[in-house]
Amino acid sequence: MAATIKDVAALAQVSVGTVSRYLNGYEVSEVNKRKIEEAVRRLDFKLNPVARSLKTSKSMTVAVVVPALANVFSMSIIEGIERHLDQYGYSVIVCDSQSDVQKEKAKLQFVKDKYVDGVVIMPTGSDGTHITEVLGDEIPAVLMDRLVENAKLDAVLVDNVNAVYQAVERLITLGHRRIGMITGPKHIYTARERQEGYRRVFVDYNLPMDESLIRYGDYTEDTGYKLINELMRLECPPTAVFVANYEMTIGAIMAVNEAGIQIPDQLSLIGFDQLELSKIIRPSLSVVVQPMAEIGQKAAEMLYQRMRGSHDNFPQVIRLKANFIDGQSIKKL
Amino acid sequence: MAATIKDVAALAQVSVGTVSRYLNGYEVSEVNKRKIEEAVRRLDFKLNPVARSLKTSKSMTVAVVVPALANVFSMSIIEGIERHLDQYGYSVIVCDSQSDVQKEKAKLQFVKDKYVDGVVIMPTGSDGTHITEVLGDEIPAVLMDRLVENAKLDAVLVDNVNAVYQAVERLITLGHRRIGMITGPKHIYTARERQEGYRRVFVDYNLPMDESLIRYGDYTEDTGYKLINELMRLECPPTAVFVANYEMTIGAIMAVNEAGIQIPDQLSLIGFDQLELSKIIRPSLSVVVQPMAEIGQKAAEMLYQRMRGSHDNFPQVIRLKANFIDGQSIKKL
DNA sequence: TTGTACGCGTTATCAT
DNA sequence: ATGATAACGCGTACAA
Repeated sequence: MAATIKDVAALAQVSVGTVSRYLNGYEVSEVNKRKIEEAVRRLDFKLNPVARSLKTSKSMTVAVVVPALANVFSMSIIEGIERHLDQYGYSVIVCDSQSDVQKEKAKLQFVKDKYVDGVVIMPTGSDGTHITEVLGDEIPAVLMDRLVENAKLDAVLVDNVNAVYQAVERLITLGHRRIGMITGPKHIYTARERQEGYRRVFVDYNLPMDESLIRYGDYTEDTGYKLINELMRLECPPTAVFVANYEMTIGAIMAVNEAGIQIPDQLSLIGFDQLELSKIIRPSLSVVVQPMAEIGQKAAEMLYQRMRGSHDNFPQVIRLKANFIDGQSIKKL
Repeated sequence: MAATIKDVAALAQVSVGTVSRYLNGYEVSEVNKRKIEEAVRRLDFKLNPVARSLKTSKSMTVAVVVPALANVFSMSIIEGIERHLDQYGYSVIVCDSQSDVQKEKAKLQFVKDKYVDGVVIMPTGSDGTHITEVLGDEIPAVLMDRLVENAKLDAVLVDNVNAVYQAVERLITLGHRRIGMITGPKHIYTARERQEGYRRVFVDYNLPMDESLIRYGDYTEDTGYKLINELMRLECPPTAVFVANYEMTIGAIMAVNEAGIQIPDQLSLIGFDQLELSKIIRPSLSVVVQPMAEIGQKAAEMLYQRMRGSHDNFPQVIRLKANFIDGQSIKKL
């Protein structure tokens, strides 16, 4: 149905080789160029990307693999990636690993078999063996948000340590000492980092740290809800709590509302991600916000360079700053 | 590098035809089957989907085009689509039309040129001429959320009329008469529908409708903020307001918080979308929630049928029910 | 610069 | 049931 390069050649009365060369930006005589252009126009000819892929082993497609699609973090990043790569003619295919390493590996294999030119991945586990195992080093990959062990890869991360540091330090300077933290699983990179930020404040201020105030959730709404209740039911509950991701922040707020705990009078609270929250909740919530669109944009840019063949200072790790937004959910003691 | 079907044939000592047939599920003698399986295993052979696409003119890829990626509505739908189509071996590429009809058309052309097998689209305008113009009828498309004029297409929609009806009716039965509505642009399908639901309640209850209480925003946070302020500054402000999309609901809540308006004592409020809201806001917000994942799932299912060649009752329009979740943000007068 | 011809990895047709 | 072989549409040596 659709016109092929042969039809163009026939109509333009030149060889397919000439047409192909013209199409790929090589030098062609002025007359032939004109004839080809005319033929292309008249036939409404479009290169068949599939046939081209078969020859070149390039698909002009990249894959993005995330633990979950339906959350603002993933989608903001994906939006950033799509927008950036769009200008280069790449399309992006999305993959949901559902926080399952096996599924993640399967998805990687799947997109590799589809000949994607690159992949950006937000790994679901702390080990990255399967990533290089599947992808090899023919097809470039960049990590985002989380670093993994056993895999040398480019990455764009957020400076979680200092983001959390800033937030907790604020609490300290306001006089808080019993500061609870609800963080993620120990095997998740960002969770470890966020916890380290917390710890470092206490070290730097030479204050004792009460391990019982640190609770490990699994980044879900449920555990946020559950763990803040645990903390508040302690004989000596914390005067402030820092919650280290968005979903758990939602859960914590629900629990606080239900229990009728007054913020910030009875408890100072700092949440994570999504500035929207700080705006619609009363009192406005203090939060640590990550530069999501920028993560996507940077990851796309790095991947693009790699796909173009650059090997400059590999592996490269970019760290983006997060911002602490001061709301009215924390109080001076 | 990677093993081809030829290598398998050679190692198994059969013809490529036999291998291909075996791979595609046709009958093959028991002995050959065994030999092929053995060879496949030893060579770690994988079918090359690009070569297959070249032959079959199918890419096992679908595109989803939305006005914006980074919002809960789009991503929930996309997640539903990805999850559903994953089982059939399809991958989904995402496109952001940035609420721009021109860009939407460009994206459609782009994915068509990439030989996607189908596209699901959440149209950004009320006209759909460009959709069929670009896609023709060779490549199936299904609309979601919004219907368009001048394009006969399958669609999966939400019953906005009755969803809004339910919400406004609730306000009526609680004694409200001056009910404000903040809705979307008149040219957007869902906005018109939601407005119709509002209107219908007044008709059915034989009550007079005050047009000045209907305000048209553009589905952004900003206009939600602005318009609710306009309403509340009326000489005779409404006793209740219904906000007809998520972003505007956020804006409205911000305005209400800033102005110190007591909910529900001074104003009853009903929002739209994302149940999360109703959970973390105090008092809990009454909202109309759309079945987002289901929209994606249904759209994917319809598209899949069409891609398989079914033409049953085309164009088919599915309407999903939205739910009204009662919170504590509305009061009996 | 241009044309020819082969190959990329499959599927499908046609004999056998 | 199986084997040989011609497509699918393009890129690219190679020769001219």
